[in-house]
Amino acid sequence: MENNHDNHAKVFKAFCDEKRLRILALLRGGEKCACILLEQLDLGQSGLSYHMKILVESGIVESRQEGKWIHYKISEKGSAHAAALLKELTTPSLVAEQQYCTNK
Amino acid sequence: MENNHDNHAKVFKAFCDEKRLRILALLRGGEKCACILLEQLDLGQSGLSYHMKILVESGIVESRQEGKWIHYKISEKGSAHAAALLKELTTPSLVAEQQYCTNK
DNA sequence: TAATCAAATCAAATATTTTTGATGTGTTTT
DNA sequence: AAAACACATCAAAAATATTTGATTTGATTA
Repeated sequence: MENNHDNHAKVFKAFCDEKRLRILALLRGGEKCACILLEQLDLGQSGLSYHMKILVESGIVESRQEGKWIHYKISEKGSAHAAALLKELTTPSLVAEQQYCTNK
Repeated sequence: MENNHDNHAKVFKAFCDEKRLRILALLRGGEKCACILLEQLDLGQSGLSYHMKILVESGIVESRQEGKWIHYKISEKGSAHAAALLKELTTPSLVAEQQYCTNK
């Protein structure tokens, strides 16, 4: 319950890269097939796959296979989770005991 | 108004690194002097300085100089801004025109 | 003003992430 | 079943980020 730090970092990695922000911006317009993302972005097939994996693992994006193609969209649930987590990480905790600076 | 992607990424970098999440966890307990952070964390002086700079530039942390020491705390304003930004980045936009997959 | 201390900056080493092209996997089409 | 297609995975290269120790800067103290 203390060292979720790596899991938490994983969630926000979705928003830490310019290419992924660009992908999210496209997905804000609605579900998109990988073929659309490929033609809109300056990315090759394996590069897109790399970033989509990070986005899906963060929980912010979900994917759905339809025939040969994979369709991606922003996950409401994952987004809500990230928002709640961000709030938690920036809200005063009453639990942790205060440490005072002992230097004059 | 379109390429804030790098600025946006900067905000979330605060939450993408294990050491920085650890620092934020300490700051949730209230404002802390750098000396306290140094003794609680597995970080040297310049390492702490490096991470604090990233945190301050993200807007999530604010600093205040008191005598020789710098005191850090979580910024309510910066946190609220990050929360609003996260919501924006994950909310459907009506502006962007939808692109449909033309493959059968 | 000189000495001291905290923090920033710098440069080099290390580690991690991202990119790229090749190959493998699974599904669909012929 | 073979060919074609979309995507995942891999490995090497390139780019970025982080760590570390030395030096500089700026403020305080003697």
